[in-house]
Amino acid sequence: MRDFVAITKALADPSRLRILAALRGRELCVCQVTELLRLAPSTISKHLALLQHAGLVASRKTERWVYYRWPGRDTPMVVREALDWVSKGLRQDARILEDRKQLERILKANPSTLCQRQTRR
Amino acid sequence: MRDFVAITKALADPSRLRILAALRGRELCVCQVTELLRLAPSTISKHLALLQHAGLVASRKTERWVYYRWPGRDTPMVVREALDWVSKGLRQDARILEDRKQLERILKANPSTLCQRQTRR
DNA sequence: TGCATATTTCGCCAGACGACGAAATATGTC
DNA sequence: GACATATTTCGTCGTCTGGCGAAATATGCA
Repeated sequence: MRDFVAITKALADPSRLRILAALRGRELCVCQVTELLRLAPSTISKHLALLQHAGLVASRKTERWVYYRWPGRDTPMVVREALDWVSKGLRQDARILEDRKQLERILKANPSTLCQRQTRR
Repeated sequence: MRDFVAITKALADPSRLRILAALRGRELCVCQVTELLRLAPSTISKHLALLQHAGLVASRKTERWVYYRWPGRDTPMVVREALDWVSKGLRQDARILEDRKQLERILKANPSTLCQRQTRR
């Protein structure tokens, strides 16, 4: 029960849903997610940690950046079904569609440029 | 997005998950749910109202009792998939299995007997 | 080593949430 | 109509949560 509730709690926030939707089919570093949601980096980091704790995302660290992604095939069925349900349920959502457009733009710039911009604020 | 978050928020609480699991395949009146979870009737009522607001349960009123159940076939796909995901994810959960046993006992008594017992507390 | 950058951790605040009991509402019975 | 019963609504309380900025922790580079 505890694990399952951790999952449902992780899903019960619009910012985290947007993050999960954005990570569908690709990995993003923290600064890219930050640029997308336009919240403080510390807030984004907290959301990502919570998602990871629930098993809904995985991460890898490369040089200065930490990339987050959907977990792989070895992850529990409940988690994969949760992710599928979420992405299906939000597929037509206005906000998620906007995010998708924004993402195209963000992915054209390289990560370090984005992060610099954030620090300068 | 708003509707979807209403669903995920409704799922993000162990009591409500237990209620949803208990309602799978049958309807229960408020006093039966109260007997199962052993929380104050007002608390149960609030949980049920929240679930209903999210579209995860439907209700009908008969005489003194209000019965809650899973919504019918005309309900949005997202909701039905949510319910299926939840009941599948909790199928083997220790707490839910205990609840199932308790329910058998509760269903043998008739509702009014249960409710009287609650009022006397 | 020392500085720049990316991310995380910490402490704080305002608002949301789950629990309760008391009071209000609705329905059935005498 | 008066009373009993089932449920909901309301007000309160302590705790949890999402946001922020500041400080701490990597990591890369001069």
